[in-house]
Amino acid sequence: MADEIELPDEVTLLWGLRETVRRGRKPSLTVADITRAAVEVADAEGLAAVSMARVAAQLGNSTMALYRYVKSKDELLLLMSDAALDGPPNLPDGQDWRTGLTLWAQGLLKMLRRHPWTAQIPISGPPVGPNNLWWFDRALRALGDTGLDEEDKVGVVMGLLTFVHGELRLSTELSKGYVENPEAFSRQYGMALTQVVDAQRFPALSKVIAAGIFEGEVRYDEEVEGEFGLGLFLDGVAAFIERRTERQGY
Amino acid sequence: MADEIELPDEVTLLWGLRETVRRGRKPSLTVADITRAAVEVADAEGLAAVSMARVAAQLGNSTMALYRYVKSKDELLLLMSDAALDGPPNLPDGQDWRTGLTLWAQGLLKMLRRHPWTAQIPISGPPVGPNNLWWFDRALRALGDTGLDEEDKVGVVMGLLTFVHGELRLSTELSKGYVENPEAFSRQYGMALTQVVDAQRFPALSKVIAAGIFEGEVRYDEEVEGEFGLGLFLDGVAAFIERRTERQGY
DNA sequence: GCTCTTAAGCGTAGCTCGTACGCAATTATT
DNA sequence: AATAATTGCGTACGAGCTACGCTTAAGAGC
Repeated sequence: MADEIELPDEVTLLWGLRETVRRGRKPSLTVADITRAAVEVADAEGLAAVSMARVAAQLGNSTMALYRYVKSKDELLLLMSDAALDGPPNLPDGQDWRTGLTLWAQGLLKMLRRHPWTAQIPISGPPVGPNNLWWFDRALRALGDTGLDEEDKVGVVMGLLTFVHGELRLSTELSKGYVENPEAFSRQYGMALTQVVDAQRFPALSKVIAAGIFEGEVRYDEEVEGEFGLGLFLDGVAAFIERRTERQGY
Repeated sequence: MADEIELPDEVTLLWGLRETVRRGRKPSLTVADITRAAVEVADAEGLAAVSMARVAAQLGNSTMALYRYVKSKDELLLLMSDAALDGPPNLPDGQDWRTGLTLWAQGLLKMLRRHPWTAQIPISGPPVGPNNLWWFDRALRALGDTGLDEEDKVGVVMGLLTFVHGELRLSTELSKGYVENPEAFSRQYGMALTQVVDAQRFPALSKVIAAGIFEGEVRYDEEVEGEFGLGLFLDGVAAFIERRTERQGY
């Protein structure tokens, strides 16, 4: 009935709800084609390589043809950021919340690391893309039997998302330099720090450096690094759930 | 003695260690001037407005003059990202670790929110800028009397940094749309979700929507939103410290 | 003080990008 | 067949980064 409420532009775009037409020349592309091509380019050559011309070339079309399907490059970026979450990991249901959320966060991180450029796309609004909402739903589902009310669940999931995005921004981008040249990376970094950090201004930091944390094998192992912080956060969630359910005599 | 080890480019840049010269025309600018001007532009008009020409105009110089001080725009962005952390909040010493870290994270977030464009600058390597290291040091210092070893401290601080960066990326960018038009934001968003989310594919999410979490007053109050996740994380740190110190018979 | 060396200031120009506009080609409707 | 609607795309413009090289200014050596 109330179908006539006009949805925002981004929503109709992301859900493929743009009106289908009758008359005129047949489209030779689809929005999905363009998105896929753009993702391919970004995966292979980085987000900086994604220009309208480059994407069009990937598809064998001219640059301007794309603008019949997408209003601007920003729209294309929006599509890409939802497309990056494609492919359902299909987490096993029926776990306790902690393993559920751990698998969820790890799966999300793994997926996003396959498309590291997502961290560079500016966020333009709350999540509305189907894949984004799909992931959101799965996280909420993992919290299903915790006794938290809906608002708290959203808070927890938002916190997890916050963490995952931070992880993506920091570790992934950092480790880019690391995997290219691990030895030079850690050795040079340690050296540079010792040269520049003096114990007067940076007492705590220079203690860390003295302990040799930054020399030798810097463990920028993405897995390990992510686990640690994630574990801390989930410990916090556990404490929170306990507090909440106690108070409610659960 | 071992002063002769060549520091990486970025380090000499960020610490102002580029060789001072004798002969030739006197420089009319400094790297600091340029950085300050660029930050002004970004604060006032956003990162997109920061072009070499715009910054030069801000300083009353020509575009190409800047390239005598900075090798590329990327170098300028690097300088900006360290400059954004300027101004010591000078956290009170001698607190327990939890209030110390809470103040630290809140102070960092507050500072970064005054320069929201930092989230859009791609990270090119581990932190080496003086201000970055200064903040790092303060966080480590707050963990001084917890009995954690240096490696664990670094892990905790990295986790906090991860969280803060995620917070900056998600909430800050999101709330941009919100403060511009709060009512349209929440109302439209809730509406769009109800139109598009069906209970079959998104069972948990549609329960949340049904509970009215996204309608009405969406509480994108930055303070509150940040506190919640941060509190969860710190709860986790507390549990971690307890575990560690128990095991070591502390 | 004169000359030489070195470095700063900057105009020009080339390349890449995003995209507005308009015309030609193509297809469904009448 | 004629018409209307749409897609494909060539051209063009403005903005951005920056390589190059010339001009200008300031210290160094005599």
